[in-house]
Amino acid sequence: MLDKRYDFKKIEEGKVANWREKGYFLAGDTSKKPFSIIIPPPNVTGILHIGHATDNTFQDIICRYKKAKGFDVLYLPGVDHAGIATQAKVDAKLKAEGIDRFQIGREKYLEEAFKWKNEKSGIIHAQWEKLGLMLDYTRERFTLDEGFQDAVFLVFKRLYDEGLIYRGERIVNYDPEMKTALSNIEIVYKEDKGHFYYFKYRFVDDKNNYLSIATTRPETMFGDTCIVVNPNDERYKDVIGKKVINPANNEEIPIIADEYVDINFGTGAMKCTPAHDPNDFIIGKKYNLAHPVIMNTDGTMTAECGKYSGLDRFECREKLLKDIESHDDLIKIEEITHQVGHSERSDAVVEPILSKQWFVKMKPLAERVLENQKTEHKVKFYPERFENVLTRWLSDIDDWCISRQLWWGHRIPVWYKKGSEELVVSKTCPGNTDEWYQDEDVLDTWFSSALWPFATLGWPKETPDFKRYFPTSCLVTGYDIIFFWVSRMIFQSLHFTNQIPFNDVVIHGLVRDPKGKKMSKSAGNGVDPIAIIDQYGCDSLRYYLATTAAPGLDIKYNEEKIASSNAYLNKIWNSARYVLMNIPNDFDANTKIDFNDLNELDKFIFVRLNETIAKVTGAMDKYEFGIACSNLYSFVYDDFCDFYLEMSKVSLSNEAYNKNSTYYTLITILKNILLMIYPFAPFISEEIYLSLPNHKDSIMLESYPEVDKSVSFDISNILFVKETIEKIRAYKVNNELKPNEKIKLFIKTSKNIDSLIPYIQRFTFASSITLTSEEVSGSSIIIDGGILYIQDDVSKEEKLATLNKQLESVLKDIDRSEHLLNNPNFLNKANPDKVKEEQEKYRKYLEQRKLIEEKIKNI
RNA sequence: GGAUGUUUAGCUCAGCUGGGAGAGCAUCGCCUUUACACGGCGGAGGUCAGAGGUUCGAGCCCUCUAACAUCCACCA
Repeated sequence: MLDKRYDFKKIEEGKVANWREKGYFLAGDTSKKPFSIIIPPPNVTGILHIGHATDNTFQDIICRYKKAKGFDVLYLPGVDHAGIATQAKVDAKLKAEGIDRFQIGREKYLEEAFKWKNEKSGIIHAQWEKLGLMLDYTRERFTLDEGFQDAVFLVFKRLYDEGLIYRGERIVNYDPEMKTALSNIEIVYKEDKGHFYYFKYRFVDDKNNYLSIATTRPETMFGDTCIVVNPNDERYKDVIGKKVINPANNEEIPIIADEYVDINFGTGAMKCTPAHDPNDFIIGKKYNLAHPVIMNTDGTMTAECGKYSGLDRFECREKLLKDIESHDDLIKIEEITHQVGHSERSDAVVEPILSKQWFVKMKPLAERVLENQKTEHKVKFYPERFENVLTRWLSDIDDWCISRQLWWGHRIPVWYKKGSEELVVSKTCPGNTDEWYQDEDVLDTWFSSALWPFATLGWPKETPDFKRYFPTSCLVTGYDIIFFWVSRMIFQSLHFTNQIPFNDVVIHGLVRDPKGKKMSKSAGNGVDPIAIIDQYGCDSLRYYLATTAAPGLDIKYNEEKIASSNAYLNKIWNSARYVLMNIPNDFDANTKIDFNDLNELDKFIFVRLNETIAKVTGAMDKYEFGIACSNLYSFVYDDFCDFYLEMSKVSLSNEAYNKNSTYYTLITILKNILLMIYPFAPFISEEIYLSLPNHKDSIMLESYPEVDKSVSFDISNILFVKETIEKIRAYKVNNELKPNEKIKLFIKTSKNIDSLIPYIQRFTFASSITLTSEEVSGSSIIIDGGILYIQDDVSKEEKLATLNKQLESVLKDIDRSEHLLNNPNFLNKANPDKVKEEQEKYRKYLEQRKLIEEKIKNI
């Protein structure tokens, strides 16, 4: 027998381990249709946060649902080495121990990084288990494992051979703290306070006159190669071709004209620094200008900068400003706020620097995706609008910088011959190790993540798993990584497997703090999913996440709702207790009663169950978990607990009813509720399920409820009883009667409800109930299908007030109805069923009005 | 500058193809009743942001406006 209290701690303990050990999480039953979800691999940077919990909960709900629906479900786990993010953490850890990575060298450093990875993935495993995920651990993967090395190499090689990977000298954004290049999307623009510095660039032939040039980054002046003005700018027509003196280094630079310059911005004259600004670089190329690199990748100044060389960029700026000011070449300083690029990982201000990097040529790959999205084989997004986020980004995409000056990751498989331009793409040294050396850089971590859905299944080998589970069925992720990850998986998959990587993409929002702010470590407003589980239970957290997350919309974290999820589960727990307490030990659990032989009330709840199964299944198939849950919720609460269970107390205590019918119904309905709540709350479902008579070893071996088409029954008599009880209860409250006050009840109806009288009796506390075809004295309430007459001790005035209230309500209905029915357009154009329905209602309202008015007269 | 989303009860939010406004929490009244006080019964509380339009009918579709949020692109 179940405990009186729903104790989630006791229930959740050990269940996952048990399921896993019994092999319920294993995929591979080839007698069934395959269904696969590959987990988005969490970074091995630390512990899982509430966002992961959301992701994983959704996936697990889908997997458990599909498994119950008869699929061979593969839910494949894995973790991501997360190049720069992890390296930042490991660097910081070593730094705290007083170690610099360059001291210990690459090999030793990687040992440290792997140690870190093993530790973190251990924690992640424990968290997955706490979240109740049905992961098939026998197939776990890691983005740096051997198979991935093969996949990454093959992809690099093929793209290189096809000319889609190239090495080029371009302006890339550098993270001076991590000392590595970044791709465009790894830059986060933030509004920062800064300054606009105006300098005098004096004319060589007339040192008393000058051009006023503004910049936000004075330190880049060492890289100036010219001044650019717009050829149509009247102010500068005469100075084009002249030379000015760069106040930073006294070099003479020419003034040239190009339409790129905006006449209305700043002074209309712009300094051009080709090696340190993407737009300047383009101009530099156009006019074949020099492109001196004046800053190192660590943010210090190069030898180009004379006495400033070696200084940090910001130190250099301060010193340079003072020096220029002392020459009287500083005009003014304006305070401005502008968008400044920061590194997503280190938060350092990024620096555009010209350098040689490896790139993926994006146009052809992106084009293929865009074309494919126009076909019926496209990747389907839920909600659909996120497809536009993808396609807009792909339609206007720059080449992807894939080389990173890091150690943690896939080393670029390129070997250079010393003293020559020759290079070879190879896993191992192509010749004498004295002559060849490997590229020092590693690949962007997303380069390997992009292969995740197929490389995890064994690609490039044609493994049985790859053949069976690819393309995967569904990807669940947040909208924040559509660019980083989703898009890249799609183009790599189309290019290398000629298939989309997943059929459906389910996009959910981000979990925000109660004020709507993004959760982050620095703000300290994050919530730890494990702490929530410890307080409210995993089932409560899962149910909360599933019901709160409307597709694609952000979730504001709301602890109250987790508590109410817990209360709901407690309700189910107690309804189960009631069922189990009332089923006698000798009841044969194999009893199967034909629908037509059931008590009326039992038929009613089966009809409701059937409707609920249809609604819930429909919503589940569209990943609409909130809708599925709210339908189930109203069935559990309104139909089952509040109504059916209460009524069943009569069925079980009154000889007039078939008790076996009720036993059978109680058990069956409960079981169906468990099966539907199970994907959301697997622990409590399992616990209760195992208390049911005739259960299997686990609820995981059960099938999902199906709609039973043979169930057909007119429930109007039951609804009449329901309304009768509700109306009497309300009557008592409104007339200051105690709930259990005895009344004499007369019911005038043409319905045959003889067999349902005991139910009415018990819940209205009527001392007598009489079915009548005549009018009776006393207070009266008109309901759908009849009139209730109540004889009690309530005064005339109070009765009159009650009646007037009823009359008011009916008059309102009549008004609305007449308005509709007097409208010829409604009659002509509306759905005929609707019209008929309305006419029927109107007739009923008129009848009710007549009756109430008569009552009032009689009083 | 471009795009998207949000605006519904005091608070947090649902509302699927247009057909009498819903939940949780909070609140008010009654109730210890053998599943549950993590409860039951009943009530109060809404110009569905605003303005137009389409429609017999709009929270839902269209247009505009406002506020908030997010993403993309950003000029020295």
